[in-house]
Amino acid sequence: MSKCEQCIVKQFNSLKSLTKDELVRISGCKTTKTIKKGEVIFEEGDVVNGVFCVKDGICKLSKLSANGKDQIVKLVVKGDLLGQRSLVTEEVTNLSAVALNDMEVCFIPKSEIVSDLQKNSKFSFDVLKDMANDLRQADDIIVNMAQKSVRQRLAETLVYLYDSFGTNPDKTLSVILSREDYANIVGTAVESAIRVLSQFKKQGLISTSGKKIKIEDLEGLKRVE
Amino acid sequence: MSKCEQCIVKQFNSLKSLTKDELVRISGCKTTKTIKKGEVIFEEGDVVNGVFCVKDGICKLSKLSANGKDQIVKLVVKGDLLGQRSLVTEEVTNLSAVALNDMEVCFIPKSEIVSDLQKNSKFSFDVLKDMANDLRQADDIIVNMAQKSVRQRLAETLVYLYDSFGTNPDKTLSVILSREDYANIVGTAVESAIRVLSQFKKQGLISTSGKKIKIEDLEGLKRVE
DNA sequence: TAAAATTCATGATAAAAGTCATATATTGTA
DNA sequence: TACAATATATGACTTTTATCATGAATTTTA
Repeated sequence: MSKCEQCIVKQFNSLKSLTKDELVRISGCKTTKTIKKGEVIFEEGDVVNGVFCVKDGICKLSKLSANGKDQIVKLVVKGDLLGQRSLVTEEVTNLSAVALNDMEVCFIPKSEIVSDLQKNSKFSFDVLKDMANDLRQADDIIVNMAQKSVRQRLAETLVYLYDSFGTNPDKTLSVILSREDYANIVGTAVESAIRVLSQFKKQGLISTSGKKIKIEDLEGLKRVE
Repeated sequence: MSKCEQCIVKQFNSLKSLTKDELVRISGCKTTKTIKKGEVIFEEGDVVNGVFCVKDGICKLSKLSANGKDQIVKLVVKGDLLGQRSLVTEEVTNLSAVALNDMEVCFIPKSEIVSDLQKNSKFSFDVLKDMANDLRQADDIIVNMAQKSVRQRLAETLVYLYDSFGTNPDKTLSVILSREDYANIVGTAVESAIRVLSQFKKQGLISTSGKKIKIEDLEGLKRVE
């Protein structure tokens, strides 16, 4: 099994602040898992007894609303720590995590890592920074949800996906989402998401082929009102 | 000047986890401020070089959206720490804080308290918990914004204000907000907020007299669809 | 206290988004 | 491959929410 000490993925998250010794110990108790596209990592109400270090792939964090729709609140990607909140709270999780493509993750049990949070202040400060950052992003999303149109939110989502995850060789977005996923990120009905994407196509802002979406006019998308 | 060691307000926030010695030191460098209703504590883009311990009063944390409307993302109340994020990030703040009634706060400079965050793991763990909690709440707000109607959001806001801040002797909500504040919490136009409040009045769910709002049927409000 | 300014309230109308129906395309699978 | 299941697409219509206009009530300020 690969060793945390040598894993480059940790450079992207708080685990980089653990000492060599701590990493060796963590490495000894972690479990590596392969998760298939569509598979549930954890569900709302589950006790998540540890944290997942995402070595590859992308998953969505979502919450079921009263009307039965899933709202995606964050995409968790390669390099991210998934389930950080479970380390500091005793509550069950308020979110579900579902893989958007095939993933490879390492699961580190809470019992092993929580002591490091107590002892290694550099580590806990890093986790704190991470969470502060998540919080800022969440605030931004709240404002967007409240004040922007579906068109704007969807345009911004496309730009975000383009900027954050880049494109395949054929210039299509490398993250492949269903129209329902788009609707659930933007917070709208599936039909509305589809309709807006169709508009974008007609305006030459994007082109699509099945689930593949190609950004044709990035600046145009940024200017959507 | 009053001393942090003896201040009961800290029981409600992470400062309770500081040691006696740390509190004495903090007490020596803190500044107590009185802030008038409507006064700005800090604004989006400001460098907030410390944290405010709210001894009395309530303020709103809001963010200006592109269309010029303020979106309120959180109410900060007696006992809360305001500006915790500034302790862990170097960035300017993304939110504005404005007093909703007369406030008394203590300002603790970042330089003095950040070392405690490094040394006192109980304290940093507490801040971490606090932020995890804020994050969970923010996720809930995102889902509400995305999936619920203005009616529902406004009803929930009233219930939240009632549950969290209670009522005056005359049974009116003790937090007094303008219709614009309600609109900015719910994320809607002022006229829409007013209209929905009028509906609630007609339905006997609330009664109003100026800015004072009295909950007449709490269960009814909770049932609003 | 009176005038000015702001906030609250409501109607009329427009725009945005949701819902339902249905058709087509795509994907998964026996 | 053919069939079933699922996802995408679009039209017709309804509901929700925003915008603009205007007047009344309340609050602020001189």
